[in-house]
Amino acid sequence: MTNIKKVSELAGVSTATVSRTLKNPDLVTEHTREKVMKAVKAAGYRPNWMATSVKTGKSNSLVVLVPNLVNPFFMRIIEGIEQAAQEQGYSVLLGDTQGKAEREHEYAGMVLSNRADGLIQLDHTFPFSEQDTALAQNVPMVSVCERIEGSRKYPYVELDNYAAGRALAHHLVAYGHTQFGVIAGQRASQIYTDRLAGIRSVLAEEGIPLSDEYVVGDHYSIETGIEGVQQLLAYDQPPTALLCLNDDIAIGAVFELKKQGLRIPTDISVTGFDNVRVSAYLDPPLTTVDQPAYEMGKRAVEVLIRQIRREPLHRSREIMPFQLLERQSSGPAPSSL
Amino acid sequence: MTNIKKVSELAGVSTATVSRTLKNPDLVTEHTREKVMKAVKAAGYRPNWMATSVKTGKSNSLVVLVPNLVNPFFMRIIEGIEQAAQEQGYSVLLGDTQGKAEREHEYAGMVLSNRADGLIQLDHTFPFSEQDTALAQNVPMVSVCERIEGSRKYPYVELDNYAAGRALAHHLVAYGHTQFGVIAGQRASQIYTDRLAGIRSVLAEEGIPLSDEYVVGDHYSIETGIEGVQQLLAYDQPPTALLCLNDDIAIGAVFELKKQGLRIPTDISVTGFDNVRVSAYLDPPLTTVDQPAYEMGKRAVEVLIRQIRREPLHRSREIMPFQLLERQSSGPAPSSL
DNA sequence: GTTACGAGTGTAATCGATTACAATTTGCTG
DNA sequence: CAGCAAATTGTAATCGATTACACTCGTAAC
Repeated sequence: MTNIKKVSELAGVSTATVSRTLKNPDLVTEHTREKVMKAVKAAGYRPNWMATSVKTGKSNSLVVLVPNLVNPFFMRIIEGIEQAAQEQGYSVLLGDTQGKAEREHEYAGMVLSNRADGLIQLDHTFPFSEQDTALAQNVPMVSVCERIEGSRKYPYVELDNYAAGRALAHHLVAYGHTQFGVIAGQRASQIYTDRLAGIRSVLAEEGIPLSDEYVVGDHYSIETGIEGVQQLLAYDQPPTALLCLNDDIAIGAVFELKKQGLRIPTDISVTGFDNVRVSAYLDPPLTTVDQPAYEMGKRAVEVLIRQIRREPLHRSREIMPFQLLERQSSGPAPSSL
Repeated sequence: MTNIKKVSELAGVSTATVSRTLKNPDLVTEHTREKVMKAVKAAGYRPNWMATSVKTGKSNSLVVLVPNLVNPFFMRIIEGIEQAAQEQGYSVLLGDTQGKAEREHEYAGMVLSNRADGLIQLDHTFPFSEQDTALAQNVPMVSVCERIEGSRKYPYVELDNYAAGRALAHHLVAYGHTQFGVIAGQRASQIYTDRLAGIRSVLAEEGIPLSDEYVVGDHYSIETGIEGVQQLLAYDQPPTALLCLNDDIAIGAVFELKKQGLRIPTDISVTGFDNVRVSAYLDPPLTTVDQPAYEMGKRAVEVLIRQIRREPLHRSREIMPFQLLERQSSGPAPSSL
């Protein structure tokens, strides 16, 4: 391994000068700079990242905690995170938690052992273990899409899920629907709470009931969509408008509805959340809410790096704009005759 | 920051003993071990990862180069990589290259600066820059799905794409198809070459022609599928069997075919490659080839870690089994009357 | 002509660990 | 009980960088 000493000998200067040439070129004469750079090239020298980190106390890495890698919506966020991180000279450590607390603890611990400078959480849990809680007090951390539950408040970047829920509900109410069903994901999350609250608020205003039996499902997956439809269609009064709390669920729902012989949107309207890539190419194309996922990832990195640098935050909540995409999976309520 | 010195003082021992207690407990008495562990707990001590890395010369990290994060097939591989890495005590640095050479160089450089111990390439290019080529000679590296082109041979984990191409072609030939079309992705890759060669070999055996105009597209995306269909349907003799070189392309193709009023599989059969999650829930469900993506990721890590440890490899190619999934997007050729 | 200053470079301390080597203690053998 | 080996612990060198401080030298100011 070529180290700074070898280069300094090759260039006939001290190690300090080599270090300065590379990190602070203004401090050395043009003459020596050339000498050093030539030696660097000749030796194929790269500063040892770890050594630099020990000395400076900064790892220039971020950990990202993701509950599920295969969800394309998360991936779009991570794409934004990766891009922004790279622009700022940070690299991204991937932590696939699979929703398990144990794994979250392990990955979160990376910040405590100086392996990473900060942490982006895509899930809604406080990722540190009991015993690490005290140590984690000053750890730079942001959450995207969700809010981190627990004592201390951390900044977050999210959508106005309440308003998005309202927008979809309004859209369906305007089409004359009066029988609603909801297929949900994990109930513990803020996303669930906010989206459903938005939906309920509109229905309440319109005097449309939504009893608890019409809110089914507890996982953001295609299978949940299928099972949810099976459950809802078994009712005497099946819904004519089906709000799925993400696109994956909607994909499953559409699949199962068609399998059971219903026509979309003639017999039943279906909507999603997130606008994943395929949703525009489904049959029929899915009415959904677009989230600026990529942008949210970038924003999260900005907020995190501010924290790492101990710079003040303008605000601790970043609410991103959404967009209602009216496609062909939703339409007028069937005439009830 | 609590460091090893503080802990050693707290426990009334030397730093060496603390280090030994944590890394090699057998070397210390049970009595001192308890003393030290108590101090570690009390101080909330975690060894500084970077410092350990400097000393040992191992970063215990791997870089993964991905051309595209949003492709769910890649993500499944990365999931496997992540899982296996974590089991072996390695962490994963994510390198989204977006297919750009410049970014590949940058991420590949991480191995040269001791930021990572090895490199997994999901793309087909040799990721180091001209000037780094010499230095990269001994860098542990594996490729998954593709083979790395260039001078030195690196081990790889891949599918038998040739056989998979043959399997799909056979399947369609058995249904009596004689007019074939292919929508492809990047032409430079081994995947393209092998899959197409497999397809061609079967057609040649059957005496079925496949002229170059019937092989269109150059990108693994939904849009390519749409454009490919537009191009192929414009011919006097449009194909009745459409082989898409991955599922994304197939999704676009199915969308556009239906838009143009064709029935699948009655009028035209469509097949994909990869078996991404949604492909089973399309309308109609997609006939495709399943790849054990997760398993391939795990295998790649094994091979890479062997290289890092300078252990001998049993073989430099790992060919994984595939499975032909016959679903409803393919069927008998329309009678040509 | 002396002083002061600043630019450029080198010396050596330092970051937080690991580990070779030395020192000490313990245990066992005859 | 002497003598030697093994077990346990401490001392200090080391990994590969960065950087505070000291030094040299040339130039400007008075």
